[in-house]
Amino acid sequence: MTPRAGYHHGDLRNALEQAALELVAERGPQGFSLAEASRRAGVSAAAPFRHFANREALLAALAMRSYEEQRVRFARAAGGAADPIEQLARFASAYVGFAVEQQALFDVTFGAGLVKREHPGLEEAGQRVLDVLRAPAEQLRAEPAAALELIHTIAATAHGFAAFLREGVLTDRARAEVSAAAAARVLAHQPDQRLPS
Amino acid sequence: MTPRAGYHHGDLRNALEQAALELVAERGPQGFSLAEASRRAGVSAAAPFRHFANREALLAALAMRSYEEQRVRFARAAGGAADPIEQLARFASAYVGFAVEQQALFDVTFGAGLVKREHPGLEEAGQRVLDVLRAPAEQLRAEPAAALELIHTIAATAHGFAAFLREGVLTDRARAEVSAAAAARVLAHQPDQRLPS
DNA sequence: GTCTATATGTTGATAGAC
DNA sequence: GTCTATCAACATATAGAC
Repeated sequence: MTPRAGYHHGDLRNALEQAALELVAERGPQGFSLAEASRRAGVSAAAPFRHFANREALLAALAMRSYEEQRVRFARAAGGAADPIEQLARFASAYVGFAVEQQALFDVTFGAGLVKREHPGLEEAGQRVLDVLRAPAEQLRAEPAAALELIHTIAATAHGFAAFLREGVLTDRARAEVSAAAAARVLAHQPDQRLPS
Repeated sequence: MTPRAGYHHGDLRNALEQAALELVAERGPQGFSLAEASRRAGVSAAAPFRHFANREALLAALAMRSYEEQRVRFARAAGGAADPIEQLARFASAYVGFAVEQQALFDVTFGAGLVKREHPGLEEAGQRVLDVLRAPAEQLRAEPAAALELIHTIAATAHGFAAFLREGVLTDRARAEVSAAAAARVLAHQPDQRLPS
């Protein structure tokens, strides 16, 4: 230990991301500050600027981590089922689970006020998460537009349940997971759903 | 006009809320500061503290406005239909419309990192918004638990579409409204939906 | 009762030394 | 790569003018 003054060991970038994540977990995305993260990593307040352009860039790096973690989780969850409807249901349940188990990552992604358009990689990474649903959706909907709408609808429902849990509108995680999965099944089952024009 | 130095006219509280709302509209919920809001209202940086305990309290006041506006809008939207399924569909569509037309109010409510538990009136006001769905939901589901689940599921879906629009995952407002309404119809129609245990 | 003047501590950020 | 300054802007708080 002995956090003596002086240079940081090796991977300050990583140490800063870790400290930032812990801060968000403790105080929420607004409670995070570069200064406090620096303090925890044992460096001066100016050190982070050699690794991140600004405060937002650090948050964006965490958001990238978040999307990657989501992609892996959701792919694993959906992969556990053969039936496409069940794959979508497991995605929805896993989405809610992610928001609860990885609060800090979820908050960074959706509650930190990040402007995704200004971080090119982020928008792309976000879309890649939804690609997990492409295969099952296209098995259930012949028309590409209908498949895309199904993806968006199920993701929106899962996101809503996750956000409501996070906001305190809902409090029972297990029930929210079950409801999200049930909604996904209902939405996926409906055949011949069409978009007006 | 002539924003001379000196006392503020009548309703500084209201003027501050208005300035804050414009700030949020221009820069997002993170870009709002008490100091800047004071500047726009033509008073010193300390003046707000006579009307609001702190920065969060001003945001909470805006969130209260938001919930009230939502309640009125959604009640009017649902009131336009007789069929309970159609009432729920119009709620979902109106929810998305609110997020687009009143971005600042929506952002304050869900993107400002407000801890609702610390503002007693807020949680209650938020629940009251969902009460608009109580009557139609209970027409469609005999069991109270099932009616409540239907309310939460449709609200979650609408919220997800709204959030996705706001985040840039989706870009077409009209399409999102149609999709949210369509999802509501599908979710509401399904009879005999049950909660496990 | 409403606001100003003023003060403190923290933050995001930059420039230049080592 | 990290440091030591240093800066302006901010949230918060108190005392007192009107």
